[in-house]
Amino acid sequence: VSKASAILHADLDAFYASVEQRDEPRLRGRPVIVGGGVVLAASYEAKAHGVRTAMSERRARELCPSAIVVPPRIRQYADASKTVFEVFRRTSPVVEGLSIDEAFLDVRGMARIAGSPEDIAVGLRRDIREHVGLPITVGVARTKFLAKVASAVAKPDGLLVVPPNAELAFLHPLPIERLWGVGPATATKLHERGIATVGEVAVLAEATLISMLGRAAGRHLHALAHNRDPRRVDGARRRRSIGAQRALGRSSPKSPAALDANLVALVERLAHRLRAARRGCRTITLRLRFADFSRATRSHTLAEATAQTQTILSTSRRLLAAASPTIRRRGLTLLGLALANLDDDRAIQLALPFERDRDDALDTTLDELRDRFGAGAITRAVLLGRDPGLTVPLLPD
DNA sequence: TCTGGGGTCCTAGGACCC
DNA sequence: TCTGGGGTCCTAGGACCC
Repeated sequence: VSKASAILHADLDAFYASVEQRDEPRLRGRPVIVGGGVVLAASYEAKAHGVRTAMSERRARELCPSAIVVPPRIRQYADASKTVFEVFRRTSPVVEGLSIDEAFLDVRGMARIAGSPEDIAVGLRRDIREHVGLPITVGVARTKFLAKVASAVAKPDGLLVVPPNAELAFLHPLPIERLWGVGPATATKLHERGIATVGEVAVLAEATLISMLGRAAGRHLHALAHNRDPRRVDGARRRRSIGAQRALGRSSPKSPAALDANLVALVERLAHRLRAARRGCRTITLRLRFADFSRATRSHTLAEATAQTQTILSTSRRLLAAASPTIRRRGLTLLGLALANLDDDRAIQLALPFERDRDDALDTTLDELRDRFGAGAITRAVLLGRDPGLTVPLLPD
């Protein structure tokens, strides 16, 4: 195991806003807000006026009257992200994407072919600038956690290397809000006890943190404050759920027919994505948000994975019907759907009688599998022969 | 701060099994 | 008969991240 700081956290700066500034020269150097209703992204010129992501557009305009507000162009952002990840994969064989605009890169053992981690980070920033035309910040450290904190500190358009002998000196003066995993709720609990910096967390016993924050969060925070983070960069992570949602506005109550139309649209979109990803789901979760901003979920788990629109739709309709009294009482403002328990590549064997001279025996068997599990749920199929060694891939990929 | 859309992980209680 | 210990899975809610 290398002792060098050899994990990179690469994070595009104000991603959506930077794409807009790249594509439209008149936006460069000016405060840009990407949004419609709420701020999806703000350029650093806008952030300087206090504009933040998720803020209402009205509030953002108050803070920064000179801002130029542009509607989002999701397709362009997805294309830019794809190109960025291609550069990541040319830079290192082990890339773990965290979101559309950030990833960890493991660059251990690459010194002879690519130079030091710092050299690699400098080259990566240059490549992204040249090939994609976007600014990116890179944090370099021995652990994922420190690399992530380093990039946050170095933003925007920066590079920060945390050498192994300077880790605690870097970490302990930081405010707890800088820790990955400390949000408003945890920060409040810590502040109530007069704890403001990572160094002050580090003097607490693990048991104390567990009693304050719960088992997992307490352990996690204790480990991070002492700079223990054994997590490897995982280049083979797969998505665990997919979801979609729609805000409905908060005015009048919605008719059952209108809600059902929304539900159908969500189901169709998700089932399509599921099949495109060649996966199936077992758990269907209906997400609801009400006028007072409280939330609720209703879920159902099927016995077998499916990617069929009809199955997902009828399950979703039952969940929505079961929630209708709550909806009437509290006023629905958001309807969402999440599909989880995405098939963890479980193998299913189906044995059918084989008729010697029928050419379509295999097709019939595959059709039977598709009928039972949904075409999209089948990612791979092999023909198993009775003789050892007779295993023939039927659906490559 | 009156609030979009897409995700991850953890907790706790209950059903159920051996 | 009213009772142990260990485990998995499901459901609902919550915190957090970008």
